[in-house]
Amino acid sequence: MMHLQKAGHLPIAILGGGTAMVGDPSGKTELRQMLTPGKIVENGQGIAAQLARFLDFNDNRCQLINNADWLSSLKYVDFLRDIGRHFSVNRMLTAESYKQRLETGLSFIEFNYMILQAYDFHVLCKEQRCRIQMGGQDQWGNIVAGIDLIRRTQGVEAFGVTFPLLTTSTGEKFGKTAAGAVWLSAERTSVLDFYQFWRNCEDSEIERLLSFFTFLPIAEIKRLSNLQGQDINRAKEILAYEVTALVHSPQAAATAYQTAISRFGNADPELKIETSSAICSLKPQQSEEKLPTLELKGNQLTGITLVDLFILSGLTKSKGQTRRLIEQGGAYLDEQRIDKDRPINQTDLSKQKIIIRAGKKRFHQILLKN
RNA sequence: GGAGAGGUUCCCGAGUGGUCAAAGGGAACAGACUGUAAAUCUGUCGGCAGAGCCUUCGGAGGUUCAAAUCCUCCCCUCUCCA
Repeated sequence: MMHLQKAGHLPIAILGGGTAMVGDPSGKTELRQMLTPGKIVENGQGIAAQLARFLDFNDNRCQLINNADWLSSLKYVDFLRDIGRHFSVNRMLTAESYKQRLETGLSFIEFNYMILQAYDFHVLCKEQRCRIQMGGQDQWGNIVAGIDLIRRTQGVEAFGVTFPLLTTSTGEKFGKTAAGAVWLSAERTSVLDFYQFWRNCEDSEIERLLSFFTFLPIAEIKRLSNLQGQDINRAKEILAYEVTALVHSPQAAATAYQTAISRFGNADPELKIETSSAICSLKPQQSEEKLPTLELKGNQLTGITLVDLFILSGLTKSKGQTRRLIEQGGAYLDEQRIDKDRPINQTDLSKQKIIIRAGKKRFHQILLKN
């Protein structure tokens, strides 16, 4: 959508306030959990806020519409007569999304989802002259249903664009990390973790990710993703920087970049690899580390152990887990491997800053206040 | 409404009275190797404590010295029939 908007089109973002009441069976193997109306509104507001980061809503350059506006007031019988008659059940059943569900079960409410989404497209085409619908790969059937409906009711040719859903090259769900899912909100995923998520992508993914999530020229993406050996790490830095800049801000991305390289080193300190990314204007200098931080008062630390400290920081979730981490040699205090749990002592307390580490990549710093 | 199958730890999926905190696989985590990659190998993978206890096998009861496993009722899913 950003690409199309940049090219001068007027995107319409649809919030599925109406369709969420029904639930899309596409790509699901089981009945989707029914959401309460309150939750749907809440989710909608969240999504709207996220969209504002990516699309320019000024001067009506983009519209945000909630399909509840027209769906919730539909009259069942009228709808069946006007719209329902254009759909062949026989054909709907051949849709991949339904075929799959025929194995495990498909409720009538979900079966209707396709019709509602088709109707959305029909409404938008009629009232807004919207001609292209975009969506993930699993939306193919729903989009095509809309195209057919429009042809039958309005005699207008409409189009659909789908793109592959994001999975890792092994076909797993994209966006899972050690700490769970990656979120756009800095509240849920710190900027540094967000940056690191992209920085740690697999070699084989780099081209796809750059293409999808950055606005770098395609030729440059091809060149960057063809870098061999260690050089490809530069491509990953660029990816991480660009996406972070887009989602958070260039400043936040720069900070994350510098924190990361002061921790792990820089892939291209001499800037030998050309790029149009703004990352090359950043000095790979050592900067103050902006690690996830916990501020504690001295008295909050007295009497607790290192294990407790790890849990307090959120690096680990239970004592058992922390002990295992220590046993396996993955726990560090100020870069010293911890080989045994022990109480916090005076030496620890005399420092202003303690950095604890779990594994190679997860850090947390504790600032001591008096 | 009738007949049958089933709901197991993050996921898939074994397990039909004790040796089950529950096989196996996946995911995840740690270590080694590396390029903050992949692949591979090793270890871990309910909680608290350290070889003992507590909480788990849809929900609620019951039988038993002892249940994920047996009984009763309920909830949910699937298949076939109406």
